[in-house]
Amino acid sequence: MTSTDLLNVHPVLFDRVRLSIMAHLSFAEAAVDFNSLLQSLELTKGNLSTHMKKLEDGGLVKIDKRFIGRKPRTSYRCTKKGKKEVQNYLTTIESVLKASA
Amino acid sequence: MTSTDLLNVHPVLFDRVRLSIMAHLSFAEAAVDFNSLLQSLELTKGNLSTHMKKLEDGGLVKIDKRFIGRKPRTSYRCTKKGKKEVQNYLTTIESVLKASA
DNA sequence: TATTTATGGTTTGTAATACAAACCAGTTTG
DNA sequence: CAAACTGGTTTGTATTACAAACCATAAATA
Repeated sequence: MTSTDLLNVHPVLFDRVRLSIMAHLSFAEAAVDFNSLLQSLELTKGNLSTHMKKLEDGGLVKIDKRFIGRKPRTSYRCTKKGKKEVQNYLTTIESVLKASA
Repeated sequence: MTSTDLLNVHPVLFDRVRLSIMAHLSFAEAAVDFNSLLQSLELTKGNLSTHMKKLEDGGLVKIDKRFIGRKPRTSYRCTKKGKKEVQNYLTTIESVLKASA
């Protein structure tokens, strides 16, 4: 069983909100912008902002800031590393929790 | 996809260490005692103690304190609720992370 | 038997973290 | 030109994970 396999899971994913974010981003074809995440997840702006920063710092997400017309817009894409870490999270959890007794 | 399904997962399970503990306990036939958990998981006693208290408070684990000869011994069993919550954790994660794009 | 050492944990202090509230720069509306 | 809206970031606070210190009793040693 060696539930210590869990140590290989990227620590930043061990949070409900961030896992939700990654679920959104990893399935999205295009980049997802700040405000639609905000709506989907029902967070405050400050909270979302800091979670995104953690994901960015961990290399799981890439930020893209630009102007649309005269207004700023921030959006995010899941990086390759991000997808890999999500997959790793899933398979590790499965192996740890499904191991035969 | 509704990654908000994650809100149905018992919050106490969203921690690496506690998930490891539950992985151990949910597969164990008999109760597992404090010190063997301590060894398997390589934690400090204080840390393990507080994690177990959280699991107990959440009803996922049942504590059993008794004397073996003249020495105290504390051991834990996974409750039915605990098993259910672990299963729920697993299936929820799977459905959220495997949802088709 | 007095003293140290081991056992089995709990309580306490601290650093990190999640979160909401306050804030800020610019833009549109009245 | 003032007021309100947009799109976020920074700041303060409560919670939490963790290790260290502690405590009570038991066994070993001198």
